Amino acid sequence: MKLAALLLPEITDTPAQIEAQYPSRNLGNKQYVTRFAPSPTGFIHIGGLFAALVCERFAHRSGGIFYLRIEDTDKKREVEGGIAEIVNALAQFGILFDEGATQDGQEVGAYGRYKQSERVNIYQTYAKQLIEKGLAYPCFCTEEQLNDIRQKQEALKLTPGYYGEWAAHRTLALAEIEQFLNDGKPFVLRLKAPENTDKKFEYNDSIRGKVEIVENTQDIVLLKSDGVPTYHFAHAIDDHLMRTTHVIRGDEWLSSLPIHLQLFAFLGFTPPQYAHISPIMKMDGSSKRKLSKRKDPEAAVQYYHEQGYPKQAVIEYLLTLANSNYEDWRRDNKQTAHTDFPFSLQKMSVSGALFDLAKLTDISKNLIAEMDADTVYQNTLQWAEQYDQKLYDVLVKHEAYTKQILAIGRGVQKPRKDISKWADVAHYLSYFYDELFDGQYEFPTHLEKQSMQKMLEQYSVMYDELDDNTGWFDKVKALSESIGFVDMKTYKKDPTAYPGHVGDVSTVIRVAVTGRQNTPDLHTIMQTLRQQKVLERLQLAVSALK
RNA sequence: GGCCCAUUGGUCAAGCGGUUAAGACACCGCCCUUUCACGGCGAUUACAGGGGUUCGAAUCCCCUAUGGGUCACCA
Repeated sequence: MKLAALLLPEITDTPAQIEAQYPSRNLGNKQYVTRFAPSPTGFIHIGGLFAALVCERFAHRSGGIFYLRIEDTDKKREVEGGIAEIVNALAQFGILFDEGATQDGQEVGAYGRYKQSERVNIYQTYAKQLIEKGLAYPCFCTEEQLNDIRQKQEALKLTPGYYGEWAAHRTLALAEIEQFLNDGKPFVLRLKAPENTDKKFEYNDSIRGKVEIVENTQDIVLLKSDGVPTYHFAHAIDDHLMRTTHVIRGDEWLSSLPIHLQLFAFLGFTPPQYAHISPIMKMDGSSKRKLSKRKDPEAAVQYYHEQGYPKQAVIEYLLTLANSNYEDWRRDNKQTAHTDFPFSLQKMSVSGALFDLAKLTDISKNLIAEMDADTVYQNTLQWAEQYDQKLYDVLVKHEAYTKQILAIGRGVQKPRKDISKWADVAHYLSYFYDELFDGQYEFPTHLEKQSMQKMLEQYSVMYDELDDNTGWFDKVKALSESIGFVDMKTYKKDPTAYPGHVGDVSTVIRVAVTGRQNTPDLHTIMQTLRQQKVLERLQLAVSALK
């Protein structure tokens, strides 16, 4: 009693008073409360987005609450404007919070404050109670003393840490403590953990199923020397008061689960249900490792924004990682919003999945293929405004023309899938504008330059934009025949008998006009380009072949 | 190193004691096609290894190997 007053003299509230401010939520027992609890660094990792998505889906599927809590108990991690960045980034992906911190620095909801730095009084109130109960004590050990203890433990091959008989200040007499305090020595508040138990127990994790854990014996720090709580302590108090029903977080937390369960027990709280998500991995050489924010640009959510992946594509991909039956569901429910998917924690994988850019690309291509020209135009415009000024200028200048181009092969039963991200569009469109056409040609290597030249020269004389599709192709065929090239079927029967096939001729024309071997329908492209431009391009290519 | 977790094709993964071991992406081949795509069809490829338990094991148990995580006054 005296010790508690000595250590935390400013605390006058009682836990009971605080409890009264955080009543049970008015929700059914099948409506869940989850939270996303980042540090305000402003940086969102793809794993963070994944976790946020899982939490959000889980809560909202149940008709529950999803809130944002800012874990800013470490000032070193704070970045100016970080909270706004986090809120904005998630909002772009359609992940919206029901309560918590908001981007303008305000907060909504009745269970605040939602920034831990503004809750120090609350943590200390519970800390004081733990001291009174003899479950917490001050530790004045310096960093050197702590290192010293660790070294001795290592020499003896013992588990390192502050616990049991190694916890030097665990048994300090009141007078000694008073002396330290009078000397102005800083202290941390430590938990008085049980000693020497090797009690094991089973915990049923919502994702991983049964896990075996050992009771915590470490006298972990509850309050740092500046009076601010550590993650563990703040977590127990906040998730209790804010009535979180499910704590869904990365599996790097699995090993501190014993501490958290113990804290809930010591504080007399009912613990939430835990679910630990396996990390998203990346191939590094021949081994897997967790995506790293330092080494891997694709770890940052910002990367997908810069590359111009549609947000929905990223969400769809993440959902397939989360619940592997999502893909099947999506196939059967093409028009339905992803929020209608019956998301399940149990279906989440227990081993870390490799991030598969090829799969994301596929999902994204399919998504974009279904959009109409106008939508593609608008999205690209928005993206280019921020990331590709040159493209932006062109898009603005040639709006109608661009939409005409984007409409090629779009809106039909089997649309093309050329674009996987907005950053692809510049390349996709480039040959339609002189400003962007780069004059690089991918001519086939198996044909003589001279013969290609000849083809193009002959074709220049024949081409007429008034030809319809059939007329256009008849000319290509006529040209082929005149130089001994045959139709595809004939050619395939005996490839050695002919110099080439009609496809070769089309390819040469295609490359001359567009620079590339792979483009949408050539006839439509040439009509879009108009006669004069086509002839110009053919001329240009002939010169390039010389 | 201690503790915890994981391990089905190149990748994501179904599977929860009896299956010809799904499906998707990627790759390859064929077909369709006036070219490029799209699409269709098909092929290759997997239960980490070893012991048990069982009539029967990818599924349960043990050991080994490999990978991951964690051991702060960071979250």
